[in-house]
Amino acid sequence: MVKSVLPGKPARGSRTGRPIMALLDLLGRRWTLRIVWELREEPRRFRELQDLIGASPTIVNARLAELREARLVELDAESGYRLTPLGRELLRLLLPLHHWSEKWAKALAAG
Amino acid sequence: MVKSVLPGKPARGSRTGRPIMALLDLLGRRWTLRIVWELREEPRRFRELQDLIGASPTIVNARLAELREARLVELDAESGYRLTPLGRELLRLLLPLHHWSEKWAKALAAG
DNA sequence: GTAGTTGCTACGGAAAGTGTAGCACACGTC
DNA sequence: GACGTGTGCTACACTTTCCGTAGCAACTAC
Repeated sequence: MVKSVLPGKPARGSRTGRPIMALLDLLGRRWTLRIVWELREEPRRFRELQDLIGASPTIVNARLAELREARLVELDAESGYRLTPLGRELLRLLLPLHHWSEKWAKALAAG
Repeated sequence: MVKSVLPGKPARGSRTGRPIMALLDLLGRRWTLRIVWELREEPRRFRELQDLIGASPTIVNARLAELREARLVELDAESGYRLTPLGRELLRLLLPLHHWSEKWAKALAAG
């Protein structure tokens, strides 16, 4: 049983169906951001993905189901799980986080 | 007892201390993204924040503690919880999600 | 047939989140 | 003094989510 996290349907704890809330809810679930991140370069097989992030198959499958329902990820029989065009658009917005996280780490290290 | 999510210390399920992993781990916790989002315009009081997102005080407090430890959020006695300069930088990277989420919603609605 | 890979599920125990109540402290007001 | 109000935060029992391990069914290769 997969709980829907699509815009139009109220997001967890928001009651409104505003897309941004649905998106924050979706991305705020454990491993979701990480899965999108690990698919940034090449398609990954189910087990490969599972090993990369180190989560249980149960939850990897649940997150993948949500991401597929949200049309951010799709399963290609030949290559494995990969980002859809929509998913790649989202990834493009998330990529700056990589560089910023380095800056953030330095700021924290500097005390 | 607050679990640390700082870069340098290994993120949940990552083993490496890479900043991006720490960041994805931090933001991937329930309500974290949402809290940052709700602080985008003005400082919020503890209860105000709690009502806005509709989560239990326990978890709001836990997330705020993590965000404060990560120096993204701070508590100002006069005005309430607000983003730090570092937090505002992060928010700037997240803001494009708002517009994109609308596009995403339309794409899904279009079938 | 049997060994490997695929995506995925079952299940018991551990961890995280929920909902309600309430504490301790400060402030203002009578 | 005793009250009410707002502050951040905690306690506790209940529920949901997640983890770790095992394993299934289908397909491919040999």
